[in-house]
Amino acid sequence: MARPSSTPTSETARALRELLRVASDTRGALARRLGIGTTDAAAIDHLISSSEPLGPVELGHRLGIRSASATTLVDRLVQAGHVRRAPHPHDRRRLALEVTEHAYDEVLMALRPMLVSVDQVVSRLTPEQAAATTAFLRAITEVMREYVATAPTDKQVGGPQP
Amino acid sequence: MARPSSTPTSETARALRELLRVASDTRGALARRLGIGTTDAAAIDHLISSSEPLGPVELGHRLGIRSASATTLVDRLVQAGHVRRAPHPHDRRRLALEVTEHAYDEVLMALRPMLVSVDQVVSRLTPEQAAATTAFLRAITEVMREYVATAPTDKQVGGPQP
DNA sequence: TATTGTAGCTAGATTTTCTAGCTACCCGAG
DNA sequence: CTCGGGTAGCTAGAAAATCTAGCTACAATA
Repeated sequence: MARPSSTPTSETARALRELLRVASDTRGALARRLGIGTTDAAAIDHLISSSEPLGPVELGHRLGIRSASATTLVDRLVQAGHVRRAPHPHDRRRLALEVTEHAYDEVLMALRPMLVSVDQVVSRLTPEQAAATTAFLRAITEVMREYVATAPTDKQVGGPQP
Repeated sequence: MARPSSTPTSETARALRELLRVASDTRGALARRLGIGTTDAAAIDHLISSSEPLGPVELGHRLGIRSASATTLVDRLVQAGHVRRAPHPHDRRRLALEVTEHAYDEVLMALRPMLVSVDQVVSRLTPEQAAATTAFLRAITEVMREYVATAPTDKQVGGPQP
């Protein structure tokens, strides 16, 4: 994300902020490689990495878009052959969106050059360094998850008070 | 980005991929906190962290949008008071976009909760761990920078051949 | 000087998201 | 059981963002 050049606490924090800014750009890069929009790429990303099945509404919630937009988004993804609408096992209101195998392979192919390089960098770590780095990454992930979760759902920044 | 659940090379790589996926979501979270669109937030992010002055065209290039869209984007940012159009010192065709102090402070305020938490996590590292982690982050940043740079500029994924 | 390439802008079309409102469905209180 | 509140998903029409195409002004160079 943004790297405020003031408050330069430490080298590590600075390196991390730089990484986060570039990391945010990788989603757009993936989208361009797949030839789809950034929201669509983010959607597939969420669907692939989610532990629980997602429906259009919940997916839209995680993407920060409205229910109606999520329906259109899923329409797009289905028509492009990236996603299937499957019924939810317990709740007949819901859908369980599934990423097609073809789309999954496409994502993997588009990411491969980065994943290969990442593995090379990781392989150069000693076991001790790897352990410390993994713990660090997980802690930072938790921090950012919290940050994302506490962002306002709606565009109510300076909302008026009754 | 996406976390392919196959090819589980290492714990560290897995943690990193999880981080990258969440990191991509932070830009949207920042945008919602600022009450602007994701492209606008990405633009301000780039303007703040760029070492050299950017004009609309170059900014649009980094965001993966067209020159015309960049002009409209800058119009939006200027009207919202986030950005100023300043003349380029040497080239009279160009503009040097400047983030206003107010917008800069807004970004800093919106990011503060995350930055504080990040600093706390960083402060728990030993000097050796910090050094190794910093080197790791920089290497990964370079990998991702390369990935973003080599993404197709246009939407030419399966383009037909003459 | 004439030519070629680039930065920025405008007009109009296209794509994406939003607001508003609908039906079908789940679940807990009476 | 059934009634009412809440949720999931969809549709229609409006609003917003981006795109294509083409323009002028300027810079670099033959």
